[in-house]
This record gives sequence, structure tokens and C-alpha cells, in this order.
Amino acid sequence: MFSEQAVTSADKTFYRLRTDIVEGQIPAGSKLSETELSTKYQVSRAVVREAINRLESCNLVERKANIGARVVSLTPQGLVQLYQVRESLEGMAARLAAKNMTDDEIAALNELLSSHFQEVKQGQSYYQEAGDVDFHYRIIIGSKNQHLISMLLNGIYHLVRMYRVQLGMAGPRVTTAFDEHRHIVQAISHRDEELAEMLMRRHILYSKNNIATKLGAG
Amino acid sequence: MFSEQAVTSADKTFYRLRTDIVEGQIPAGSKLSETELSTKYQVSRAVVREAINRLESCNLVERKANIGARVVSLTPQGLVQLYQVRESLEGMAARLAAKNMTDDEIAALNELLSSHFQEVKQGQSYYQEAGDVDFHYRIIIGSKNQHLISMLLNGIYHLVRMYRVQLGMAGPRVTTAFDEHRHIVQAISHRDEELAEMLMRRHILYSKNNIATKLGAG
DNA sequence: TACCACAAAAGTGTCGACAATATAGTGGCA
DNA sequence: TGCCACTATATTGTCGACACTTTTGTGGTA
Repeated sequence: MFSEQAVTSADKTFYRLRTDIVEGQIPAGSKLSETELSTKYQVSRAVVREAINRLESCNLVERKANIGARVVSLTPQGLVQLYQVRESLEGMAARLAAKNMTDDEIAALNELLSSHFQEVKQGQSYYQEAGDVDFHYRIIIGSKNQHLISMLLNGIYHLVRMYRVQLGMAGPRVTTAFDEHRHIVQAISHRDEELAEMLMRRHILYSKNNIATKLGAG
Repeated sequence: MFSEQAVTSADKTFYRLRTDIVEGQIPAGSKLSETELSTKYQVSRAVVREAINRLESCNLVERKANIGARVVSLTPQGLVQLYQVRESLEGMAARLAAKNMTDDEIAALNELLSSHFQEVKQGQSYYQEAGDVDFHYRIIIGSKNQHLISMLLNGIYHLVRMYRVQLGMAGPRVTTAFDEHRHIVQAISHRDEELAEMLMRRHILYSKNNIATKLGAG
């Protein structure tokens, strides 16, 4: 889906490590030993090093010279800060999507929404996870701003997913979020950039507040 | 100023390469040969590789597997997209700065503005370059959002500087920009988050339009 | 001449070993 | 006992060599 093709050994190691970190099989805050990982994954240390460096670019690990790399630790403040960035960037993405998406792309977006509607109606929980990601994903791509796309999909989304998975946020907010999605798509369909941005920002802000209260973070 | 301390050889190579790229001594769009650079800088290829990888994280070079790395090329659309991201992120930074800066930091910001005022009054051009950067820098730091800070200072600002240097944007807009800065600081002093964000976004938008018309980009 | 196959060259990807730095552990001294 | 210096160990940083892929260049064939 994200069109990430692993051609090189470092790629594969990067993806495996990333999955293990996001899903929590390598615990948050733990140390990443190059030698250890190289034996575990059966590749040379150079490959592991490169993979870790890329993980650092994704903000999934922190590295200090001559000391080593650690998986980031998940904190309520970190989550809040992450969502502030998301609000800012995805708001802009929605604005640009309203401007730059083709009519076909918008039609497809409406279809996606309809299919989600069916699922919500039938009480399926599929929507929450993959559906939500897919919705945001399409709008981000629709912005057609390469920097924005790269920052969100390579830089932020895996960290968001890590929070979601490890703090177990599969909560409610399904139907509410669906309505919000619907309004955003409407605004995009009307090519109302201002409104699209505002609604997207609210949508993310609500979801942040929903999570923050759950975690007891300001 | 940016508290970047080069402890390792890869660090130094990274900084040297980055400077050479930003200042145009390595032309935009040109290929980066690992072997060539390793002989030029007198370090091993592994070090150059790591440096190039970090440059990729900064969006200053693009790398393809088994083919190599090229310095990004500067295009009008690229500049527009970059400024859209800046608008979004720095707008949020201003909002958060209005919320999170200490009174002391705000006082210092006002002093910075005053000293700039003296310089503008005396017709010095110092303001435009370092002064402008310093102003934005302080607000970004003042946001106290680590993701935001990292994205802007590590990820985007060097690319902005690259555009500025290589397309020669030392134009006018000095006094106008100064007024905009003044209003932003006022909003921050009043802890008006909404206004601070709006003004910062307009400030960057104006500056984008100013540049875009100069380059003949939509 | 145009096109394809194949060989040669250059470049990147990967590896294991050595050097430099940080950490842990030991012993001595006040 | 508590603290400092020193040694030993483990980990990261750097290097040169080899493996694999891409590109270049050469020759043959239609």
C-alpha cells in the first residue's frame, strides 16, 4: 500500500526493525545493540547501522555518538506534541487536497467513504484502524506536496501507529469520527480549502483530546 | 548557534558536505560519488555513506538503491511546496510559542526586535539574513515542541537556506517584513495564540509570493 | 545504419577486522 | 566504609576488501 519495496538488505532490516519497534516486540525505551541485532537478523553490523540511522530519521529511535541508539519512549507529552504537528501538517494537506485533487480522486474518496458507511452501519470495527489510515492517507497523497507527503508518511505516521498499538487506542469515536470524515470530504468536494483545513484540524484535535483524557495528559 | 557539535568523523563530513551543498559549491542536481568524495575528504567510504544518508534525511539529496545519490534540484514548484510546509509548521510554532514561551523569553524576543529596529533604521542590510533567521529560530525554539523543532531546524531550514543562497534572494521586503515581525511579537506578548499563528502564516505566505513572482512561479 | 548480445568498467552494497571510546569491575587509599 | 584511579570488557566508529548491480563500450548481425 505504501509502495515500499525492499531491494537491498538494509531495506529489509529497516522494515523488520521498524515493525518490531512499532508493534512493541522491541520495547519502547530499550537499547538497540548493533552486534546483537546483527546476529539476530543474520546480517552485518554495517547493515544494522544503516537501518538504525534510517529509524532515527523516522523519529523512532534516538542515537548518541559513541553511546548507541535507544528506541524512543512513549510519553503523554510526546503524544500531544506529535498530534500538534499532525494537526498542522494534515490541516495543510486537506487544504491542498481541496485545491489539487482531481475530480476522479475526489469521486474515489467519496466511494471510500460510502464503503466505510456500510461497515459502520453493520457495526464492523474494521473502519477504525485500516479505514481511518486509508482515509488520511488519500488526503495526504491528494495534497500533491512532496515534502508534506514524505514528512507525514515516512516521518510521523509510524510513530503515531506505535502510540496507537502500544497504548491500545482502538476506542470508540467510530461514528463521531465518521461524521467528521464526511464533512471533510464535503469540503474537499466543494473545493473549499479554508473549510477543509479547519475541519481536518478539528478532527485531529478532537482525536487528540479523546486520547489525552484517556491517558490523563494535559 | 544551532548547537551542532561534531564529535565523530561522519559528523564533520556531514556538516562539510551540507555546507558545500547549501552554498552551491556542489551544484544542485549533481551526482554524489561515494568514492570521489572519500578521496576528496580523506575519509573512508563508510563515513561518506553515512553522511549522505543523513543528508537524505534533510531532503538535501535523493538516493536510489544501486544507483547513487544526487543533490536535489531547485525548482519553482519545489520552493512553493517548501513554503507551504513552512507556513503550516511555523504557524503552529508561533501558536505554541504564544502559549509556552516564558516571560523572560518574550522579553528577550522584544529586545531582539528593538536591536533589529536600530539596524533597519540605520539602513543596514544585516537584518535580512541572520536577523530574520534568528527571529524565526527563537519562535521555533519557543514552541517547545520537539518534533516541530527537529523538523524545522534539521529538516527544512537548510533547504530554505539553499534556495535563498542559490537563487539570490536578498531582495527588499526588509521594512515590510520588520513590521510583520513586530506584529507577531505583539501577539505572542499578548498570549494570543490564534493571532500569532495567523500572522506568522501570512508573513510566510507574503514572503513566498514575493519570491514566487520574482521567479515567475505560480 | 540500427539494434541486440555480450564483455569490461565503474559504482554501490555488504562484510569482517581493527581503532577509539564508553562502561563495568577491581583494587588501593584515606 | 566511601571514593578515586586504573584495568578489563564491551560497544561503537572507521577502514579496506570483496560481491553484486548498473552502466559503458564493443562487436556482430539483420
